[in-house]
Amino acid sequence: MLTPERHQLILSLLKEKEVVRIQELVDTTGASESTIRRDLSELEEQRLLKRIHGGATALQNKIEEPTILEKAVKNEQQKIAIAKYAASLVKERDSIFLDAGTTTNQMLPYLPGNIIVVTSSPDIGLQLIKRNIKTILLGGELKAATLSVVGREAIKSIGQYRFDKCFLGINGIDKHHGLTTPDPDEAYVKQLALQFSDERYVLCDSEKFSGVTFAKVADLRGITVITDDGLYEEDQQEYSKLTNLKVVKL
Amino acid sequence: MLTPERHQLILSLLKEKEVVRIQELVDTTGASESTIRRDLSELEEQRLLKRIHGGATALQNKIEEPTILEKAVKNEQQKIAIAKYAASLVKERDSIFLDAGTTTNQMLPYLPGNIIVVTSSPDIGLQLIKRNIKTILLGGELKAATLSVVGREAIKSIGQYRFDKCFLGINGIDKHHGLTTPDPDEAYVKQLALQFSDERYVLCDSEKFSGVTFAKVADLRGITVITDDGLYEEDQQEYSKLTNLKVVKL
DNA sequence: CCAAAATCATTCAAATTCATTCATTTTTCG
DNA sequence: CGAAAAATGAATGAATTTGAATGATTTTGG
Repeated sequence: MLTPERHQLILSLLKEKEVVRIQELVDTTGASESTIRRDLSELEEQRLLKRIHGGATALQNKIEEPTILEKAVKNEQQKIAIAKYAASLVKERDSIFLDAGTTTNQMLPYLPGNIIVVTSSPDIGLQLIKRNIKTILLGGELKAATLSVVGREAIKSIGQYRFDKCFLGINGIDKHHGLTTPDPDEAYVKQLALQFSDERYVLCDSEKFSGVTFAKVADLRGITVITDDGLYEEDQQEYSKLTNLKVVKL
Repeated sequence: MLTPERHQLILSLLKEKEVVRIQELVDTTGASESTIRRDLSELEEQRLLKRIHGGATALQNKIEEPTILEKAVKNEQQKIAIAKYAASLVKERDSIFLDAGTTTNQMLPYLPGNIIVVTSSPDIGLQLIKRNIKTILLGGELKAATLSVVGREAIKSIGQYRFDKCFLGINGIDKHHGLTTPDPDEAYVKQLALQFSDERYVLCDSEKFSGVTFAKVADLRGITVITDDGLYEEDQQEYSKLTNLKVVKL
């Protein structure tokens, strides 16, 4: 029985029963106890269940439509996988820039504690400070669409810092047009973050590939694009020539 | 039967019956008396039930002392009344500074739409932008205690703006020491907000009066203190000589 | 008020479950 | 094919949970 099968089985059992014992899972899957434990750890990491002594329980919220949920979950899982890998790149004492966005947001639980974060997202800022992580918020005008800070003020702010690493979300990535985003103001903030950073990472699930939006942020050279394994093999090879592509397995 | 299952069972039994005996729980769960006792202790710890001799009872929804509760409600209402009055001072097309704090937070629902707000609170910023109010967030380091932005960066940011009105929260107000707040960094931001504003308002419920904390923000001259009617008559008269005191009736 | 009965907190050892490590097998990819 | 990476299962000792025993505390019934 393959790993995804087991995971699926575990989750569907949980949907029915609310609680499952490890021994129960060993029996029904035929896998060893070690494997089941590993499964449970992974599924917990992905926020799909909660481990308890002796087994696991379902999480509380299960209100959504199954079809929409499943798609959302898949997309969500991709984003979590990408975010988790990205967060693993952050070391103690790093100073990093965190862009506003859903994917970067997912990085927060996995970040180490002793770092300095500069962000354009008040939302992310509030979450970081609750985790006691030193946080600097860019100043400037708040954009309703993305809940991020942009404008002249933000641009001046960001110039005062230098980053070991920066992590950007992006709306489109394309072989010819590079990285693009709908809002020129935001594009500029992202550009500066890239400029002031030693290592440059862009978090981008595979659905964003070969998409172009209005404002260009940067070319693909000199950055690392972290994505999931949803790309066609040929695209993956093509993009690998243009940029440093890191594919995260789900 | 795993621990969370037992806990769930105990709580659901309590929801039906209001009281459960230990022996009853031993019988239905099959666990030993020791285990049940441990369960009850934990659940009590989590404020999910109350242990009694021989078993446990459900928690009433009126846990708090009436006096404390009533006081909290009253305090809340005072803050709302103050905030509502303060918000009524804001006119269309004003540009205002909104300080971080619970009282200023209460102003948000009552603000008119067509204004520009500068704030040091990312929390307030996020709420404003959802109401489609043009919002500028100060940049700088986030303080965990007050969830507000302070520091050199914030100070430089704020200097770029001029306000028709500013609204500050405050921790202490005293005849001799004026306005004080525990954190010197925050005090400085508040000072600048006052400096760059035409009309200066301080929101301060009556319990803060005659309180002094570490860092001085400003003297009482030249500002308007908005408070509730919880002051002694004599204090009210005294403070009226020192500052522009506006008492809001509950 | 007293004594018996019931209930309780605490301790300890046994049983279960757990994380970690390591060798083996399987898969992946050049 | 062959090396590297990933998945697996067994083994180990650590950590948690459990139930029984003990003596202290509270309740009950006279």
